[in-house]
Amino acid sequence: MSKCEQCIIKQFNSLKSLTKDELMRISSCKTSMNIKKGDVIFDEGETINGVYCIKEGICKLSKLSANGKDQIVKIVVKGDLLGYRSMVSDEVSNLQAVALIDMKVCFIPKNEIINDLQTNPKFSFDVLKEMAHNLREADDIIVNMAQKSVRQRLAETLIYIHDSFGVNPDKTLSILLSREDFANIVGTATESAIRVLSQFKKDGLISMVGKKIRIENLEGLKRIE
Amino acid sequence: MSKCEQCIIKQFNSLKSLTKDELMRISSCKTSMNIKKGDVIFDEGETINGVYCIKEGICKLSKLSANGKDQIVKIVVKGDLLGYRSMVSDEVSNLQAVALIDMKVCFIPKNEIINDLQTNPKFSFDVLKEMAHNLREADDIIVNMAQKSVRQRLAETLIYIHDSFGVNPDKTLSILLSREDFANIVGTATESAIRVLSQFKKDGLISMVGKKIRIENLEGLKRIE
DNA sequence: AACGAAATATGACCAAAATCATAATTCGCC
DNA sequence: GGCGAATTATGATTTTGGTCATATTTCGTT
Repeated sequence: MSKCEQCIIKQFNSLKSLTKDELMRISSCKTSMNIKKGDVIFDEGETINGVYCIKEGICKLSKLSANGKDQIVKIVVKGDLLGYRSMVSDEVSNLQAVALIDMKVCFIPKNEIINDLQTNPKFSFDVLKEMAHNLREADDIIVNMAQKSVRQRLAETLIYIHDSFGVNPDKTLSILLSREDFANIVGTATESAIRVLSQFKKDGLISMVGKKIRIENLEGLKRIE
Repeated sequence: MSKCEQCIIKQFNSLKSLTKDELMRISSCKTSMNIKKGDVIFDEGETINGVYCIKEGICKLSKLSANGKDQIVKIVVKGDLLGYRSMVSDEVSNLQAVALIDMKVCFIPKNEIINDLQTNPKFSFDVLKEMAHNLREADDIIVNMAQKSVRQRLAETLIYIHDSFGVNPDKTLSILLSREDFANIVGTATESAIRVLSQFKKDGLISMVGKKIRIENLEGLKRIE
């Protein structure tokens, strides 16, 4: 079992603001777990009794809508904290988390960390900052959903993934998503997402390397109206 | 100038978690202001150097989209705190706030309150809870925008206003919005909002008392597919 | 290698909503 | 009370995107 106080992953999230003592205590009660691609980490309606620190891998946060479709509201990657809202709220989760690739995560029980949240102002301020940032992102998504076309939303999704999560050595997007995932991010039918991506390919904006997508013309994607 | 420590409005927001001493200090540096209907409280891109506590009135938070339309992301009412994200983030505002009716607000400078956020864990935990709640709401809005029809979103908006902000003695919705505001909440063209509301009226789901809307058949609105 | 299931692709058609145009109504203001 | 501007209303038309049907391809499993 690795030690939190020596783990470099925490540099990417609010846990960096914990003291060495706090980290050692957390380290002693955390659970490391491996999660397979496709596994449900937690489900809508479930009580989440702690926070997941993502050491490796990527997962999607989605919400089932009345018509039976999943809407992906966020992609969470290595370094991020998952389920941190459960620390503050006693409500059950409104989201489902599913691994997009194999993951390694550490689970920190709520009981252990909630105390730190209430006694370490630096830590709680950091969490506050993180939430404020997420709220701002959510505002942007709402506006995009409401006012932009499927083409635009899909182009922006590609750009977002490119800019936020980077590319592989062959320049393909580091995050591999199915057409259905793309559809569930932009909030459209799977067929529509397929059609738009095909068009982007025809237009030379993107290319496919196996199942992976490579952006060929970033500026062109940005100009999509 | 009224005193924060005696003000009952704070019961409705996180300020209730401040100590009497903290409240007295804040009271001495706050500014009371009257805001007229239609006034811009703050604009997108502005630095907000504090928090507004709403004593009276209602305002909308919106974001301008690329196509020139405003998207309303939240309605903020008496008792709420406005601009509290500025306490945690040094970024400029991503939203515009415009009064929907005349308002009375107290402005608390960021400098004065940020210290309390970092030293009073009860207060910061309260703010965290508030943000977590707002994030959950934002998730719901994203899913609605992505997956529901204009008819459904408009019906749900009416229900939301009814349930969250209440009704006048004559049973009309306490919040009076223009057709354009409705359009900007559900993310549609003004004409579409007008059409759908007209249809709701024809179907006996709502009625108009002057410019005010009265819900005649709440269950019917809930059944809109 | 062969099979079946899942993912991707494409066409045809339809429904929802945007856009454009034009009235009708309301409201502030002189 | 009347004028002009803003708001609300409604019709005609077009565009976007959803749905349904059906291939085609990919991939894991035996």
